[in-house]
Amino acid sequence: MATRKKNSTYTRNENIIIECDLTYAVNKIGGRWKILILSKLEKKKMRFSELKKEFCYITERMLTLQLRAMEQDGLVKRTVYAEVPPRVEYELTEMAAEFGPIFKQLSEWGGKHRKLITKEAN
Amino acid sequence: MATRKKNSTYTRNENIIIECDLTYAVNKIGGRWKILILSKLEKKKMRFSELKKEFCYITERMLTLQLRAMEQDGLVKRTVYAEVPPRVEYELTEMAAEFGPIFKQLSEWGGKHRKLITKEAN
DNA sequence: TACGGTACTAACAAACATGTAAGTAATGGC
DNA sequence: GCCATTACTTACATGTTTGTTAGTACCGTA
Repeated sequence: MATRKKNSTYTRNENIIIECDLTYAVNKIGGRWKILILSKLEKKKMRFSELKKEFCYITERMLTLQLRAMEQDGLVKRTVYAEVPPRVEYELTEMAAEFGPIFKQLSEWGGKHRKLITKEAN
Repeated sequence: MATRKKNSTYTRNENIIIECDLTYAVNKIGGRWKILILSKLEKKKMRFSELKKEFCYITERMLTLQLRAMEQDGLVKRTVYAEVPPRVEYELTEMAAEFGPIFKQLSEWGGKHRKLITKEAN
């Protein structure tokens, strides 16, 4: 996520992945916290501190890293207000907003099958 | 994928992820090669050797690992025929087949935005 | 008896992702 | 001057995933 590209096969394979539309898309949302953040921002624009409060189990470092990566990928827009103390707001780009219905279906899939498995376990 | 569960925060966070329907679903298809394999098996049942030929850049080890993980997760069904040399066939379960339309949409998203980005780069 | 084909497995190494802990800058309020 | 607040950054430690290489079992065929 931060530093990248060094060895050969690993990177070569990454390129293969990026050449496929499907895996390209999945890679964009592949970080541990990205989807959670995206689906939160779907509802409303949020400050860094709000996100921090919302996801109290994510460290600041991770929050920053994932937000930055998503900014780079054009999924979130970051707005800095020149105030002290600083204020920074994050919101989805249109590109990311298009994930909305997909997330919903994934969530439905998860809900359906998670319940089945939990039931089987009992 | 192979060995798991050791440290505390990492695992605790994993549990948080699994409690959310959305991230639960995404986690199931999160391995580097899982989606590619799934979308191939979507078309037809395949032998191990066929998959190996199809994905010549994936090592046997990785292919095995990802297939096994998906078998555990109920995404693929593995059938062993008691022959020599051995024959093993993999096919999607219903559960995995339900990903079909979602994959299609993800792929469309990827196609759309990958083109935009490529264009911008020129 | 050596060889080929299939579907693996084991031991090891490298790369990558995540988490921990502490520190920074700027400024308004006390 | 000292502290609090916000949004980070840095250095380090740990954990996980992926890739490399070699080896296994089985039996039919040459």
